[in-house]
Amino acid sequence: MVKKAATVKAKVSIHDVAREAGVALSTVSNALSGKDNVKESTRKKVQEAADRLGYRVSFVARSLRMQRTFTLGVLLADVSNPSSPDFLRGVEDLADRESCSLLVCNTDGLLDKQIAHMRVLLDRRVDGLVLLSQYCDPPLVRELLNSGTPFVLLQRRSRQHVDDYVGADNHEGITAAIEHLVSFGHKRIGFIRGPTESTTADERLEAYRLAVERLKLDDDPTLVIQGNYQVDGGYRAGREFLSMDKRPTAILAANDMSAIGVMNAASEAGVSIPGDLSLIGLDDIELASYAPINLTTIALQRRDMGTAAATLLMDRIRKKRKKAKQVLFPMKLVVRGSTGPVPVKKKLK
Amino acid sequence: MVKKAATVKAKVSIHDVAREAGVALSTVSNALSGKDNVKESTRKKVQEAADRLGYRVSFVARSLRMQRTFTLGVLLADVSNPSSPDFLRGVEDLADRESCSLLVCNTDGLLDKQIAHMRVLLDRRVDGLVLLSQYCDPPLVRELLNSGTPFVLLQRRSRQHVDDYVGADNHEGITAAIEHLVSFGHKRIGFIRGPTESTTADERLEAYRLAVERLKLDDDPTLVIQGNYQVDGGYRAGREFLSMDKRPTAILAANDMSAIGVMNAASEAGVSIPGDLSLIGLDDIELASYAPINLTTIALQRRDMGTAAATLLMDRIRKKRKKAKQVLFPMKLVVRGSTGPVPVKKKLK
DNA sequence: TTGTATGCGTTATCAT
DNA sequence: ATGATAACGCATACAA
Repeated sequence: MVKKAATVKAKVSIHDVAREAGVALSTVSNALSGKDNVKESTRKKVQEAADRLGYRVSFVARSLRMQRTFTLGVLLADVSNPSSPDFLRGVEDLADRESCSLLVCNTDGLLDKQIAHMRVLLDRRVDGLVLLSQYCDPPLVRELLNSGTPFVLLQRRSRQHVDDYVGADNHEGITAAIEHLVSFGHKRIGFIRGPTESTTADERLEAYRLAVERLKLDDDPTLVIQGNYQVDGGYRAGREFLSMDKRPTAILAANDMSAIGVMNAASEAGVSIPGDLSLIGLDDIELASYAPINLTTIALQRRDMGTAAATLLMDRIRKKRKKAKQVLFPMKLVVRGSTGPVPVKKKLK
Repeated sequence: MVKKAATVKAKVSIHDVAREAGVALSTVSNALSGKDNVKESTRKKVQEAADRLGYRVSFVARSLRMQRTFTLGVLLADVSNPSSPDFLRGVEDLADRESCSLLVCNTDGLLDKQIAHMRVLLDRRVDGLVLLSQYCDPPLVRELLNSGTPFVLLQRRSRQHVDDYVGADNHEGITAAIEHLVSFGHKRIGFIRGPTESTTADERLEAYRLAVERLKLDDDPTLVIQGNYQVDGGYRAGREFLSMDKRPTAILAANDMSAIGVMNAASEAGVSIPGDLSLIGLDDIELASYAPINLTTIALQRRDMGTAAATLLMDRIRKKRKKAKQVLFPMKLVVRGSTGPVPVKKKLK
């Protein structure tokens, strides 16, 4: 009596398939994994037996034997941060193509958490690690990174080492943004910088400074305010800027979230954008394009960057490359409605 | 000569530690995994040897042996969707506490992709599956779900089966929102529904209908327009509503993204919110609170829901419960600036 | 309290 | 082309 294909009963292993098909264990393995050293008729026989039994290979056993898990670990500060998921998707795009799965860990930007997660990932014998905007220089982190598991830095460059790295050309982006503002007549441009531990934030600030110097803009130290890449930091910075005696006519925020914070502050203060104040963000997260926000921003190709990072990583895993490689993505200014000419009226005060 | 703690050399296994410490293999295992059947002095000796060698347990081997991977699979349509990451974080919160890691898969809402990912997850022998707004009734999916691996549905209920499930009280939320609008004098309320395959969307629509009936509001079939939980769908629906002869004075969108779409449409049409049109979303994603958006919405406790789902799942994994359990979270109306009184002027036309 | 032996489910090596 | 066998690294039942 013919039975329907079994829907995975108990625990069926390769042994059972071998018995069912009347062949040797190794033949089953070869047949199922598409090796060419098995007769077509045998392969078919094995395949049928496997289906009949509802056999599914165990990645666990395979991983142990092959010393390869087909798993990548991704460390990020917080998936809830609107820019993170796009990077993640990019990584996944490639991982999928390479039959790898992703173990995702949030560190909340905490060093301890990152280290703990790194240990787990390493204990799980991931084939590689993607560090998305995370610590990469602290000694303990470095020690873990030196354990031999390939890794790649995404949006974060080491200050002391040369690693595989994917980032964006911050200089290019910031420069384009400032030139855009200058074309509107702005000369006094505030800058909200990112967290101090971030090399990316450093680069952006540096680019701002260079542009200010080159274009002979107001070079006033109070024009740079510390933010944290978050809305609240942008909000505080925005308030501070708006309360200044000689306040800037434009603000360049180190990322879109900070810019949103400025919007909140401006709205509260009754300052209109771009009427009274021009504003530029960086990231081009989706919400920047929504009509009520309509933020001029410097776009980052996050998904592509994620894919690029995963590509570098896979090369490493396959030992296709020995020396470190850096990939820099261009940044593109996306002009929307948050930038405009310098207000004509003289400011009060 | 004392050497510094080795930073993971070659491949050191439990064997090496045993040799180094001069004890048996099993003693190392017991000592390191904190069993109570090992003398304290021995444990210390073992621990030191392990540290000296830079030994780290292999989760792969352990998983094979224990038939437990301490890994949960999460299936979601798209992490880039602003509401997804919060659920994910909630799941992770609990997973962390339970020493589990998360394998995250995006399905893009495609059945084929979901099935492919489910297979991989099962082949990887995850301890459990979290289905976040995914297909759960198609025969192939059901077959996979029946394979014995515990699972939980998040924000998605089966139409045909009784499963572990965590959702929100859509009826309560929608009702509160409509009553809020009614208190402003609205009687003609448009509704943008979610995708047809979504049971959650069904519940929301049903709740809308019940409220319309109970409160004797305009009951006009054209007042319900199909959306897709995305901005573009909301935009199209918004345009349609705004072009109607007798257009609604308020719109209730099945989620925040759809509401944003309406905002885009309204902005384009020069319709002011809430002056000419009141708008309510659902989700309370972070951006709903930003000043330029300032959306009245029905809040979902996504992170807590994620944690609750993971909790149900872990119970299942530990076989602490046999019969299916449902958890319903309350929904809370968050009144912001997108709702107001019915416009006083007679509409043109 | 410690040690020995076995098996978890594969793939790879080597015969046949 | 196929089959037997040995790892892979660990946890556990049982023996000492």
